[in-house]
Amino acid sequence: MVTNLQRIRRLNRILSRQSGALNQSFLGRGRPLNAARVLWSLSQGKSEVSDIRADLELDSGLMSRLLRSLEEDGLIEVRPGEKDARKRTVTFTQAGREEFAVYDKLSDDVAAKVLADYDAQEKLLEAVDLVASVYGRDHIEIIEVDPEDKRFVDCTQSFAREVTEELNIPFSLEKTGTTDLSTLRPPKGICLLALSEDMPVGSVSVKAHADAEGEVKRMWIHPSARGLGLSTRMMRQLEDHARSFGMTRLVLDTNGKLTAALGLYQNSGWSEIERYNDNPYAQHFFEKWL
Amino acid sequence: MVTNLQRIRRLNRILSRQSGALNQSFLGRGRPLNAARVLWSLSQGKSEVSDIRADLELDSGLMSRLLRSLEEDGLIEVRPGEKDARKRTVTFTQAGREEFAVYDKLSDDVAAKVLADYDAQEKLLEAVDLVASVYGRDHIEIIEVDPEDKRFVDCTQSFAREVTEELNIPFSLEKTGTTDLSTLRPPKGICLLALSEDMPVGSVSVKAHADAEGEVKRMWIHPSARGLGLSTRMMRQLEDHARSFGMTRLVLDTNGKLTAALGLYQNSGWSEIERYNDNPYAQHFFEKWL
DNA sequence: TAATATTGCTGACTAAAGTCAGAAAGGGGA
DNA sequence: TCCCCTTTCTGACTTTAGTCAGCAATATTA
Repeated sequence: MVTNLQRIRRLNRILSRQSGALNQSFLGRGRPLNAARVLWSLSQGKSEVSDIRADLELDSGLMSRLLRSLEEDGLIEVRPGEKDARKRTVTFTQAGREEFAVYDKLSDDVAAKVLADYDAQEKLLEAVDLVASVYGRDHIEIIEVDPEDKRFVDCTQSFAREVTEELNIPFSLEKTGTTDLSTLRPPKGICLLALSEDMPVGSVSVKAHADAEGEVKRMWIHPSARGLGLSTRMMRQLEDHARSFGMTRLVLDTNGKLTAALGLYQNSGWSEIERYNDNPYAQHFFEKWL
Repeated sequence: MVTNLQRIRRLNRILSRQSGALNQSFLGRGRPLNAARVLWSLSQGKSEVSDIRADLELDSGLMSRLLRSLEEDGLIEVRPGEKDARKRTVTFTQAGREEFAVYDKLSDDVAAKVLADYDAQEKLLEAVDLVASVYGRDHIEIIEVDPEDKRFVDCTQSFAREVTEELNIPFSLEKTGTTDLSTLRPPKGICLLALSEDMPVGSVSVKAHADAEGEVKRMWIHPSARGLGLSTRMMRQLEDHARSFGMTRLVLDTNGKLTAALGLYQNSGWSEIERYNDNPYAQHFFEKWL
């Protein structure tokens, strides 16, 4: 029989061959591997030399020489940092952006090849999401965003769609939603977004109520990222923010079918209270004193 | 919105970071990357130098030197091949096996870490299988095996289990099975097994009938490998074998619920015929003249 | 048996990667 | 201001990686 570990290792082997192929095509572009890696890291939004070095685990001497050769080739510019002149920052030149676009295209081609000639695309993509979320669990970052941030809005809509489809409840954002977005913004409100390699995998927000009270709205976790402890992490962070706003009490409502959510609240200091709104979707109401 | 390509590339990024971490730990063992790769390839059952070279895409000079240094370290032995003395074969020494066991342990640890603290293991493993099969589609090899080969028997049992569970038909291997295994062996029978990185992902066999006729038995494809054209490939190979046995006609039976199988047969030269056995599971009967 | 192919080894390179100590320059606190 | 810290650069290495032409041994085939 094939064991679980063998199944995992089979994937690791297959994917390392594939990323080997990608590296080869990068190399085929005539640039050494590390130079290509620096360009890649740069394209991921990194700009401080120290960041890139940490990311790629490069020696400072090696890094310095790589930057010099990329600079000589006219692909990048290195300047002293604005806040701290010791921390130098790197940016693409126009030529560098163009050169990188070629690498980017190669990566897209590799990705597209996977999907080509395969019928059950959505099933495959769901599997891809799941594997990626589980493998990347330690690198999910939680950031603050504006309630109008497109990614946050997308999460909210996914939440609404799921509630509508899976719970079979016509869920209207307008009805239960927050028309006054300012209650979701500092100094009394906040929206958090969880990102895994730039893909939104979770959201949650605090809406300011009267006095020292806030309401937790629309906790949503991407299906692939459930069971990874992400909601606990987001809630903890949310509570820290609420405390820093001077709030002493948080409330929330939820549906009885969301058993995972119910379990989370019951095990993390929330206690059930009386209904406090007429939201037809909500069946359970909780409070937590901070 | 997150596009399909972005979803795939997210996985690629996460996994290349992971395999980077694995490479680092290999390097941490104090051996250069390529030397570690050779040891790894060796552990995968490769033994001919030319095989390993093709697998790792190494220059013959580089390969030669790597082997020499591993040999000096007492990890491997290189000997002329038995059949062809030009094709040299490499084997681990005892010390080499021990050294490699450490690498192997590292890979297992990395794999085990993925499964740790995750509840929906079977769901994850199914996703892992699917992604691995699709990504590795171009590297599935089909080999001949004996009907008593454990891997082949496993496939047959998976087939029986699926028929029983999913079609809700009590499927007994004894009833419809082949008690005389010699009819599944050359010179008139054959069993084929599809392997993806050593994991069985498909099976099919020809059972010798009287005269110049054979019956195709128990075509099974691992759920993760369906839709990749594997059954077509296996059938083509099977027909080639049957022809070489001097057979002029193949028959097979199948269940009506296996629509994919029905479609395959209808589109590849098979025509439906009258029932030729009393197998309760079978609803459709086909023949193909070779 | 002679011509031709295959396989791997060797030598002689060039390029890239990785290491380390020390210098230079900026930042920040006493 | 002085002292100590952080960050990056530089020079002077060593080690790996990768390339290529030519050679030697063995197989294959006419």
